[in-house]
Amino acid sequence: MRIIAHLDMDAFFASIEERDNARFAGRPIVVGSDPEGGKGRGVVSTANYAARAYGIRSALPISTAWRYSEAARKKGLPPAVFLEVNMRKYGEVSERIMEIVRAHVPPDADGVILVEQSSVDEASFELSFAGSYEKAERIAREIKKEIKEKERLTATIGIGPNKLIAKIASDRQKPDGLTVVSEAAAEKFLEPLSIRTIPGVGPKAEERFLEKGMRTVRDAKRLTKAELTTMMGKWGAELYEKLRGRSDAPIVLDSVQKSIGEQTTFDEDIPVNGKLKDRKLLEAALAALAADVHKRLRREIAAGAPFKAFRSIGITVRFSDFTTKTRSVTLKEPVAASDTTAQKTIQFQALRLFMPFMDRRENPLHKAIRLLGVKVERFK
DNA sequence: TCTGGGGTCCTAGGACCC
DNA sequence: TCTGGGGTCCTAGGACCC
Repeated sequence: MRIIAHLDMDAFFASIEERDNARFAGRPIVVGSDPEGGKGRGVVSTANYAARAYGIRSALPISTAWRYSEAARKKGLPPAVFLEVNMRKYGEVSERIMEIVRAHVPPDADGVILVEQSSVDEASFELSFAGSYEKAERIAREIKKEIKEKERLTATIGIGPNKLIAKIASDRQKPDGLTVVSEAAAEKFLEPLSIRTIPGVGPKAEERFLEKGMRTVRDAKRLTKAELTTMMGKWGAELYEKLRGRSDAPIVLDSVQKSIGEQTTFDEDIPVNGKLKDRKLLEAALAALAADVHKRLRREIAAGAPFKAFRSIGITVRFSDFTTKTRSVTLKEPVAASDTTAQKTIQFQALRLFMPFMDRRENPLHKAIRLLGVKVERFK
């Protein structure tokens, strides 16, 4: 019998900040980009539950979050505390939590501990060795307890016959929850849920189901495998199985990174008007991104990444109207990150790819630029 | 409401080769 | 004079996830 668990930390970034700043205890906390008094351009990364009561949630524009907080303040409620993302700290906490999980999962026949970290605050892992859902549930409770004791943070765990059900189950009762869905119960468990709860079904796919008058998994199950394939492409056949609670996706250990990139959104869009000052600003931003990407690449390699060179360089350009263009080039020969000229190569190619956007060729309307990005890929 | 930053995967068309 | 088929590589765009 296969038993899989999925762990999801509750309001992870916000909970860590709340834990580390006693003076914020009980306050609404919003971790994200700088709200700049309501003029900031970023989004909310994580809001704690007190902030969610104000309607503030992940991915909400930070300016909107600021307004919600102000509205609450005017009603005599405590305003939200806005904090910047401290990824280094969250990464360290994440590593300790993953170690707690790993300590509860014995190695398989090949000596491998089957824990798949899917993001900084989530992991799927094997509990088949437990032999029963009751035993699996006890192990999950121990993991939650240990995280609470050692890190003073709460986690929600879902248990099911595969990664799909475990993940969806972990989303049902939050925070500090534990949901078990047996293989026998899986199909009925999914039926009343929105089609959007299936990982991989996003806003666009949801829209296409809604056009057919289908909102729930139960509705979507009326489609044949062939109809789903016509609708979704290659993925349709897999979705057909998922709608029925079936998935044989294995637990995979950390996969090799395929690209490293950095992007930056300007505080104000940079005009493209031929003025030297703005041109210099854009070129400097690109050069800084190239340098940062190179630095990160070298750091990854130093930390043991299984590659040492890249072959492809790409840029992203987002205009004031949010339209986004990408350009990339693949070189004949890989460039070793340790080459003295590697950083210059990234910078030179990024600039070369960007040039046409500064004039009529790629930017006939001279739209102002909101964001620039640089990345390297095709590692060797 | 006005939209970050870090990624992965898939698709489609064109070039090129046999 | 009316133009195959398949495979691989590259580029651009888009959907999706946290």
